[in-house]
Amino acid sequence: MVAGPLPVPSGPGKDRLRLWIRLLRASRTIEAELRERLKKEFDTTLPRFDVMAALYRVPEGMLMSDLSRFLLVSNGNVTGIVDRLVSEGLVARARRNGDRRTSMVRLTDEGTKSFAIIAAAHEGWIGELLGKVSEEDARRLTGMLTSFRSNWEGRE
Amino acid sequence: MVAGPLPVPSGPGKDRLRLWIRLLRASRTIEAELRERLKKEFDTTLPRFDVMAALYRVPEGMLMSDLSRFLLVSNGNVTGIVDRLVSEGLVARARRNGDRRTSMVRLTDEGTKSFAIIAAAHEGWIGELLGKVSEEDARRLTGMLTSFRSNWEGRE
DNA sequence: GCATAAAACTTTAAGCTTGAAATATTTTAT
DNA sequence: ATAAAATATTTCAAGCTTAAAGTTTTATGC
Repeated sequence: MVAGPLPVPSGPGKDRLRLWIRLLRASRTIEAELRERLKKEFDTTLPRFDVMAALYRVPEGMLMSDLSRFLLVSNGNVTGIVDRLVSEGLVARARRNGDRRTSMVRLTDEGTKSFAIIAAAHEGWIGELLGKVSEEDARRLTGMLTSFRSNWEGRE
Repeated sequence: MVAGPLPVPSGPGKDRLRLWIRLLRASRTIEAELRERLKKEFDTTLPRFDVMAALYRVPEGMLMSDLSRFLLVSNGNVTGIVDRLVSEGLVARARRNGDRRTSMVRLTDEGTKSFAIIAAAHEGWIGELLGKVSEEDARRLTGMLTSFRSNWEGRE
């Protein structure tokens, strides 16, 4: 997918391909840097961070299936990550009365405290890593990506 | 990392965080779609496609370490993917005379033929998935991402 | 009520991913 | 010439990831 520094040949349809390649390389570059820092500074991983970030927004918790949909990963995947977070005491599962198939997943107090610290560092890193992107470009880019998302969500 | 549809609180430094979240969600969304289609239509995977795309550009082949650097993944990772491609007859390793630590990796004829077909479909998919992005936005976005890359490569 | 479908979640197998340790080879410094 | 450092790659253990199959519970149709 990462088709690299070499230019994509020109022609019809090549503009969007070039955009996709750039987009993917940018996100992989930043992702790799974040992964490394999360490991070094906090001995954690990107997937764990993702799950905790999702739960942090919702103190009452989320269903596994909501978590999976929200994070754009498979449900089996979430099971494993949550298992590990539970065993580390950062996340708790609560069986519900209403529907015994589901369980509410939420951050523990320890998880909440722990995430707040990591999230602050994370925000700083992003500011640093994207520091060279001007405020105006950042807003413009965000706008374009937002409209991409709207279009995506509204497709057949 | 994917911090989701909910708005990031405003404040200093939040603009870039919001940009990062949008960027990551966009690329994960497209990546998931491509992965699914590669699997369904060609019974292959994104990492395999990435490796073959890298090699397709360079008929004489690449060193493992170049491949790893180019694809932004670890060298141990590339070993496994190339192993599988070799066992499928799509890729070949050639020990070199000059330096016996290294080996040149290249597409076989079968690999080249196979990749050309998949790449054509891939380009069509991207055109479809990014179809709602206007030509002008695509060029503008690409420009911003290109300048991001230049800045990144030239940092400290 | 009862069979059947649907939903929520877990398990499994195969493959991807990383960082660290191990191996083999070449280069550099003494 | 030899020891030490550097380079290229592989191996390994742990964790991430997916699709598919399995389990349990709830909803639906008759």
